[in-house]
Amino acid sequence: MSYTIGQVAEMMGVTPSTLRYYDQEGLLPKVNRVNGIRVFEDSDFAWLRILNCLKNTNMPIKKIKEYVELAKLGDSSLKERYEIIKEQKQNILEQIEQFKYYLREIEFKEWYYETAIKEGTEKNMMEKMKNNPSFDLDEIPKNTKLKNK
Amino acid sequence: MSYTIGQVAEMMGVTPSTLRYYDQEGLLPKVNRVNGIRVFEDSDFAWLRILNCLKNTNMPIKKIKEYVELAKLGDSSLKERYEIIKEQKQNILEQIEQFKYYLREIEFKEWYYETAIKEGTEKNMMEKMKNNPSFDLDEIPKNTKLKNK
DNA sequence: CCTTGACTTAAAGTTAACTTTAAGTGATAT
DNA sequence: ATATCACTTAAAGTTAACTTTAAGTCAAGG
Repeated sequence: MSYTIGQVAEMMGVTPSTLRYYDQEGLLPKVNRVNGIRVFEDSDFAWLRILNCLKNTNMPIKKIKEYVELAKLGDSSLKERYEIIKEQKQNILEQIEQFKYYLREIEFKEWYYETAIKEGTEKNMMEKMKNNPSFDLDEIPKNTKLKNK
Repeated sequence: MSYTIGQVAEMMGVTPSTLRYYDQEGLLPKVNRVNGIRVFEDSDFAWLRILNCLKNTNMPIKKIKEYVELAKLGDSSLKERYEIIKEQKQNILEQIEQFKYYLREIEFKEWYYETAIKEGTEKNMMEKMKNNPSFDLDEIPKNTKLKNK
């Protein structure tokens, strides 16, 4: 089965322009053409899946390109590609942990507003907050946004 | 206790320029000045914490600003602020779920490389993959990057 | 035959979130 | 007293990741 750029874009939830941009940046190395028109095959979907995964977990386009270039080298780059994947796995794990932390923080704020709304005012919240077990004065967690070099 | 912009920047893991930029964008509404110099007080830290939380969970600066403007209105905006917090909580939950999904995907790729490296080649991986229980041909999950309007 | 719609390119434009620069102020250390 | 920091502003510059535009090709339907 083969697909047009529009169909693939639809499947991935992006626009055809975005896919053309990825192609231009070298992220779609083995997509065929017929009369100049891109024709996506089922065999391209394994790569589209992993591309989607790397992109949606905040790997920059440039780093994804590095990965693509390594893949083009074949077996000799297996180890390097493995390292990139392990690094990205680590990034994902850290991002999940961060988000779980911020979830607790926002749930505290949710409680804050629920309580204030019941009262009709947030004037007395300073007092109330001391009785909430989530109220503590940790440091501000540092911004640890991943840079992927 | 009071702090300079440099100290606060250090605590938050950003540069002083970034904090000045936030101030310019109206994200630091009640920071005092002495001789034109910003003086952060302990009382500012509650807001710095929530700012940090919203920012690091991908709420755009503009949306954070909206939230700040609502907060300035006092009790009359409690409900609207509550809605923003609930919405952001939802975003965080969705982002965690997405990341968990991509974690499974990348762990599959990790297994792929471990196996290929043992073999010294990825030539036979198509065959091997069929025996891995994680190998399935779901749709490509759509990009559901949150826009926060 | 001609219109419609989906595809093509190269190049310019957009947006968010900073970051840098240039010029200046003011307290502290030598 | 002078050099060195850390602070200040306004404005210009940067970067990533698209997005839009303009001009064109091509196959299918009425």
